[in-house]
Amino acid sequence: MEGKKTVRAAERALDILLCFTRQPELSLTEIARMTELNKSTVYRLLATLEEKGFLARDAETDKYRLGFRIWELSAHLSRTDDPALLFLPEMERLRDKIEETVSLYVRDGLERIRVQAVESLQAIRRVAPVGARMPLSVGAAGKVLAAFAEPAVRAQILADPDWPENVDKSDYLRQLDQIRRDGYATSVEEREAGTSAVSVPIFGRNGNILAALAVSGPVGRLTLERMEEVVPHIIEAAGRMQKMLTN
Amino acid sequence: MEGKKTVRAAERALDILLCFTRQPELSLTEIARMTELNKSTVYRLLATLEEKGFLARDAETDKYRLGFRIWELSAHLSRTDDPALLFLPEMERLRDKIEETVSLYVRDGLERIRVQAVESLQAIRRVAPVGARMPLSVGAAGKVLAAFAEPAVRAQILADPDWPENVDKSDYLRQLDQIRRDGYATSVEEREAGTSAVSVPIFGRNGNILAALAVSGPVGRLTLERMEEVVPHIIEAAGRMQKMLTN
DNA sequence: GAGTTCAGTTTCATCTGTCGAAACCGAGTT
DNA sequence: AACTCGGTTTCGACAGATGAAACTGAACTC
Repeated sequence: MEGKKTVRAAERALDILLCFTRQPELSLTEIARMTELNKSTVYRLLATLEEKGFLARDAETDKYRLGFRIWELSAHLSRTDDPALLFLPEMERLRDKIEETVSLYVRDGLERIRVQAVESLQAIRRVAPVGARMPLSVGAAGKVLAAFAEPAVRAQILADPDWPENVDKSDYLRQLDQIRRDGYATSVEEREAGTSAVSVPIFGRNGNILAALAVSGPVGRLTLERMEEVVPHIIEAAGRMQKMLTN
Repeated sequence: MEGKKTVRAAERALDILLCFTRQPELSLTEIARMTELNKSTVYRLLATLEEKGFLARDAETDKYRLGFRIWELSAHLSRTDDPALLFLPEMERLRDKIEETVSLYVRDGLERIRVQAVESLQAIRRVAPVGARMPLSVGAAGKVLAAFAEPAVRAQILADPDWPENVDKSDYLRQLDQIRRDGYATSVEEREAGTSAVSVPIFGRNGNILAALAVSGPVGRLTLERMEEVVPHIIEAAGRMQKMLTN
């Protein structure tokens, strides 16, 4: 059931670009290893990608990073294609059902960033500024993003020199295993006192994780029992979002 | 002389992607025309790009749009590569020098979107929510984005059925000509009563416009004379930003 | 309903542009 | 000096990309 008529050279170039969803900086040889392509093949494709501005070389490390063309293109994702906006209605629906704040996170290197949020309408609510950066080491969404990341990334996360001392790594790994089995994560006053959260992954068409959807609120309201009730709803919402992406 | 060793097929695939910075939706034949490639070549490259998720077909029109992979990649632009963040320090510097609100816009189809902003610290100031969408027909930044857009886009802008009646097209075109000559645009109570603005373009390495940088404030403070003073500073800031992009 | 047009798709023979092995270079290390 | 390990270049062989042309199928005209 193979793919259609497709151009190998172009395919390989795109594969190289996709490597950068796993690590923000890569050298020629690293890419060659990851893609299992010959060094000279990668060399020429990198030259092409760089010339067109899709990749750029870091002045210091001489490694490659994503270039401004990616930004240029992403700025032209039409409104309905930008997941942060595309998902908005679905997130609002979930917020209205659960009556707690709903956020969407993506991993960026060894951190996560909140790319979209709709806040609960209740007087006491979790506020969630878009654009905020947080660690992967704590919080339901952080754990989801780590749990479903590629093994190489997971290794990197644990090797991070900034790993917080008060989080036990082996316990963390056990949690990630559990999260992979359950398909969702919870946190109670982990990252921030007084708030708890539930989170589930959103996958791309190749099974790689794209984002984490999270519901968060005050521990008083969002109790363990309440979270249990929330799980099916958030999973359902995530499923619908996933479908929107892949058409 | 010319570029290094580069892979033609990959180059062409990337060229096809770049077509979508000009129009959000394109059919096979349109792309073939724009890139001056053979239909069957484009056909195969499109199949490749679609298979990898870089393009997606619109269910209704059957035309191609940018796919979720672009979003995925853009989410992984490292902090220092995302111009909206990369430019922040420079925008703050400008804000501190001029003491008025500084915004960054990109064109999205026939609209513009504010992708970044730092507000003036004065009590009376222009507020500038990030993410807001505005027309290209009025406002300094709108005119800059239109003035330096590709001719095809400009034609589209003028052909827009939603073009506001109270803006005279031939006058608008004359203004755009002037803006191209001057290298900057101004507006006084155009889009919004009580506010005036100055704006300059930021170009990518191939000379195509990427964004518009704008300074805006209350007409009382940001008078015509004051705007004249501002011009060299905003041009200087834009120049520095441009350099950051292309390394 | 025969004829026309146009977008998208497939075929196929041609030949060129891509590929990988291997050599090369230059900077660090031992 | 010998070795290692990135990155770069060379070069001959051949897979694979290419474009002309043919085909399909829908939409439109007369």
